[in-house]
Amino acid sequence: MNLTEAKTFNPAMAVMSFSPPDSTACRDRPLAALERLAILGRYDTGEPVYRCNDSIEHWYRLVSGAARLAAVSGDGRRRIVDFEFPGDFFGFGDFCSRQFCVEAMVAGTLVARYPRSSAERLADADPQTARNIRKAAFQSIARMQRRMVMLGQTSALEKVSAFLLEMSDRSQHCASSAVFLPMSRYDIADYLAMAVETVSRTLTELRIRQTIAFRGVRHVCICNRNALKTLTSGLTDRL
Amino acid sequence: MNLTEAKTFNPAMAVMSFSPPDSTACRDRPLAALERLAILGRYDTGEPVYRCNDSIEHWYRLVSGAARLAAVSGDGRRRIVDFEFPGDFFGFGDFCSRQFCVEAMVAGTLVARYPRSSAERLADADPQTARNIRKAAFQSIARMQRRMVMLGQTSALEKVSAFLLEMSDRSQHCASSAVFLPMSRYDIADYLAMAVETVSRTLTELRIRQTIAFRGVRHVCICNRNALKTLTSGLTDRL
DNA sequence: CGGGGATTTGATAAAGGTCAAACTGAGTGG
DNA sequence: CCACTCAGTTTGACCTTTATCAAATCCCCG
Repeated sequence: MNLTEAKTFNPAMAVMSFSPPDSTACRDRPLAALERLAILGRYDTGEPVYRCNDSIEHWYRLVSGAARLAAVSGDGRRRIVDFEFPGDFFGFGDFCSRQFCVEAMVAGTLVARYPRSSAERLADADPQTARNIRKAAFQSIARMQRRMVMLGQTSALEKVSAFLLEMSDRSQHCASSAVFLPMSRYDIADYLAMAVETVSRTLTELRIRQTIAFRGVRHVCICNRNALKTLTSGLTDRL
Repeated sequence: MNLTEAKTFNPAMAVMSFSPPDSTACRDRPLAALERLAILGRYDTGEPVYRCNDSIEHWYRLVSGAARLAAVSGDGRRRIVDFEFPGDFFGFGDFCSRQFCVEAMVAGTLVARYPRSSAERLADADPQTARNIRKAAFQSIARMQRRMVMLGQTSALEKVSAFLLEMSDRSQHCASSAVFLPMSRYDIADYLAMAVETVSRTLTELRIRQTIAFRGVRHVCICNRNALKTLTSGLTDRL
């Protein structure tokens, strides 16, 4: 984080996406107590939000931009465990120290972080805060379960189709069929556990079928959403 | 659940494994308030604890035995999203209705269930309960993150090795190298996103290498744990 | 002692990983 | 302003791995 931090926190910006569209209960509380603890940080592309083996100081919520949660093995291979988009809380999964690292994928990514001990104390005192944290954790679980189903897909077409649908759902541009992919093809490959070349080939295949179209390498337009859904074998229909 | 339910709840049995060995803070509280809400159920092999599309009535904790969390697609394929072992909480990931089903894998599996609304109210009133639920949710996240790394493994040997190590870690027989696999080869295949035949072949390969040995189809003995760890490429070393 | 699902083994073919090379596009310096 | 650079992306050829189909074997349970 090489830029100045906004110690004077702007509540409006951070609360903006506190209740994701997929959440069932949409509370109208203007400013959750938890947000008073938030410290906003700004990150450049590739810059780490936290590193592997770091101590557990904070919980996080991505405000704007995008980030990847990844593990790196001794032999250089990388596993991307999750992508974080606006509204996503992360950093819940570790107990002793960070098992993974989190890196921004787009310039100027904004991340709110909540000092863990203060947040825990606040949760003890304020049931609403405790409920918010629970909800954030449950949403994180739901996200990973959907992802598990996606990774379970066996063929490349199925995986990439499921991935595109996921990105479309989690994208901000809900109304449009245009989806911005903030990550590289390598990131997608490590996310789906496939070779980069296969990712590229599969995207080309979908383009030839006119299921998708490109307006730039990272701007994909979903022309035939039903075709994508069919390719995912109905497993993710109701997810 | 075709057997009688223990409405008169036995605290000792349920608290038994409340704090898994991997949890950092091992609280000595003899009976968490949450446990007073628990209703114990007993399930036969294959019997559902809950079904897909069920409403969200409870949270659950597996007390003894084992269960699988699975999704079934229209074309009959099945994805196993998680295995549940003693001490594991589950049922956190859904908001509107159950997206997956949970089925017991061994006869006489015991599951404690906590009425969700009562548990939420209790959490609001008792910070310690709220903390326990948070911890359970965070452990669930940690479990899935480890699994994500495992699913990310590309080769069959890597996946099966990682699986065996996971089962060993989560098994009750911590002292011994003997691991009981409560699930069928089909379950393993659906868990690792591979064909049954490949699972079987890979286990045979590991047996021939004398990395593992069998005392019955579902009783595996890990002869050379380091060999298994090496096969997982160090990705799961510190997980 | 069968019966039938679970497991293992075998043969084959398709899918995807790997290596290699060409292409693209954004940023850099002449 | 344009050539240059280099990482990211795409395409091609080849070959390993694993899914698939088929059949034999095991073993749990009545």
